[in-house]
Amino acid sequence: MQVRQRVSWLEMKTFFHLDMDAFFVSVEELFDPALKGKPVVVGGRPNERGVVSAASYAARRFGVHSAMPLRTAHKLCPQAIFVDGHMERYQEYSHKVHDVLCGFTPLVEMASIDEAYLDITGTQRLYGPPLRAAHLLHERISAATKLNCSIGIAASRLVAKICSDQAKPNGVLWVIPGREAAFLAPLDVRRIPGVGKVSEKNLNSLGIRKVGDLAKFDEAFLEQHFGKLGLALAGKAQGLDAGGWFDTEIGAEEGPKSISHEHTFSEDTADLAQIEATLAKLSEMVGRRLREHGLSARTIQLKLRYTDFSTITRAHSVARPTSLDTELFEEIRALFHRNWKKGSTVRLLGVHASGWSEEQAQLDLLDDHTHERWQRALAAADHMRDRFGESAVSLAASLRGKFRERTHENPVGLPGKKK
DNA sequence: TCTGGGGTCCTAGGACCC
DNA sequence: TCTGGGGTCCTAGGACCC
Repeated sequence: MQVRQRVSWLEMKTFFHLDMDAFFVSVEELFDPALKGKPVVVGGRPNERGVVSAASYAARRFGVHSAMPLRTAHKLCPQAIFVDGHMERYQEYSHKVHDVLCGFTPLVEMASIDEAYLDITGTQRLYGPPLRAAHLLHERISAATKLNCSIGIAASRLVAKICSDQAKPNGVLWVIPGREAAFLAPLDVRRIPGVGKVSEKNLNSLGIRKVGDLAKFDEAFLEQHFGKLGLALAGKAQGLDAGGWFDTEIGAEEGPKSISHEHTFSEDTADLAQIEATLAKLSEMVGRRLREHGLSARTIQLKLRYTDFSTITRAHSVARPTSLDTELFEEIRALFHRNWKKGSTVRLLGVHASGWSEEQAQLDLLDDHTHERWQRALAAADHMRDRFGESAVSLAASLRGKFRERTHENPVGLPGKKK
């Protein structure tokens, strides 16, 4: 085996992590330039149940940040402008970003709606050194979207990711190969992807606060205390992708492993009609997405959250995988009635499907005339919804009508037709 | 301050099988 | 008659990410 003493960046793996700055807020500013520079909160009305999806930098100065309850954000910053999210807009701009990236290099992986990894190894002849390449890419993104982004550059995906975070807002940062550990050492362990509130606390209790502290402990010790997470942390403290999610090839895209929808009521309820209408609607939404992906699920899971926030999940695996609204609903309904503490007020309901069958719905459906007819009916319904919107067709319509008359409210709070 | 919604991955116990 | 061991599936819960 040959060991190279000196490896220049020309021969090293080079990754970009590109992250859009305050993405949702910035897109909203494009649609309403009057929002620019002001404290803006995306996620809903200040008195609604819900959390902040994104906050402008002006709002962040008041302590507002994403995942914070909207009511809290309102208290911290009463003058903030609260706007509803528009996922279609963000999706549209995410596609624009993706297009620019794909025109830049073929090895692109969107990690979420507003961030991506690029493998730019070997592009120096085309774009020059990494910093130049990054600035070129930054210009292209800016030209195509009028949005700001930040780019981290490193020899590992992990360090590139941490790097883009440090570069924000609207910056580019390169960690020179070999300097990873030195770059990471002064950062809080919380900056490591995969270390959240709980792990941070556990690490702190051992006196580990900075990545540099972490780097002093050996693998065996960390594994003993933190299991697989500890093993991963040992590598991450050195800036290595080795093992785990970061260790995958860029661009190896796979389908979803699960599909779910859930709904938090604007007011907790024990009304069976409302509960069942909601479960029906959620089942339909899940079924629809299963069919869009051509998938059938073996495992159906109910999520149930009570007023006191206690939450249970109850799953059942069926003999015959399904993507049919009616079958999903019947499973969910049964799970609900088997597990609901009768009379208890419910805060949230969720429907979750997973465990795809290899041999798709087709084989299962062919030997069953009823299923085939259902599938045709659902395909027609999906088509109607495409043309006329979600409210056009609904198996839950009869359940829902009753509730709607009484409360003038959409039972699942979907972005329905505004008056 | 009163806590969304859509995901992924990990842990852990029990059933079941060889 | 004092109790193996590994593999896999199912289920429940929880940490974490955006």
